[in-house]
Amino acid sequence: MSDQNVFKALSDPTRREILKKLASGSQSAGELAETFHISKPSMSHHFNVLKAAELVRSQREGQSIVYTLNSTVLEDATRMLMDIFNYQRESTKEGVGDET
Amino acid sequence: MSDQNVFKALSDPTRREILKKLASGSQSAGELAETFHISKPSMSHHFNVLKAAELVRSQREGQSIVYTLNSTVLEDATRMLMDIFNYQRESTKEGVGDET
DNA sequence: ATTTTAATTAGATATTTGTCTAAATATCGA
DNA sequence: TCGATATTTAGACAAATATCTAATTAAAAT
Repeated sequence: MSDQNVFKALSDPTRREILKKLASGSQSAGELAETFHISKPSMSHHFNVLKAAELVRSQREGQSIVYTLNSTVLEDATRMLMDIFNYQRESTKEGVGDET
Repeated sequence: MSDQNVFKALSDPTRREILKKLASGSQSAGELAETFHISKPSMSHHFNVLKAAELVRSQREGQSIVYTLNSTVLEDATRMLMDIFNYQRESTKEGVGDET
């Protein structure tokens, strides 16, 4: 949703790991849970945070629920961080806008 | 210090704003505090978090303490986020390295 | 229909976080 | 040295967060 949600979501190491796993292919909640040493409800909580931030999407596939990375939102967040230190380079120009 | 500290530090909107301000030039604690509607001790707390993450450095100048952006750490964090979604593009190759 | 498998929701709890006011520290200038 | 200015530390507190166990929902298989 908001930028704030995205950065909060990215601030947890478990969630960053989840995103990394999803970057190499979609996985079910159970598959993801297997590689972490925390309970499934806790994983579920992390999935909710990631969904709220729209960093992942979910779809049911039979008994499983499959999570997919939404790279766009992750790229946007990355760009926002880049924008912070780009201020310096851009400081010689007039505006700091984004008119391409 | 750790990556974790950096991402936690970046998860707060006030701290991201502080970094933005510092990107266009170093500023004293007081100057920074003026533009935010929170108390100076609260600002001080944010400075501590940013320092712990090594996102900023501080040096005393007379009565003031001047904060400076450490762009390197910010760039590293940005790269780490990029690495997450780069897994996909790089997945056809052997490694996920950064040999330009 | 019952049982099994997969995942979530509910509810509790300890920790962390962001904020505040009050007090302390440090520098400067008269 | 005294007073003013700049910032931090101390201590408190409410809200948010990460985790857990137990219970619930949903689909599949028998």
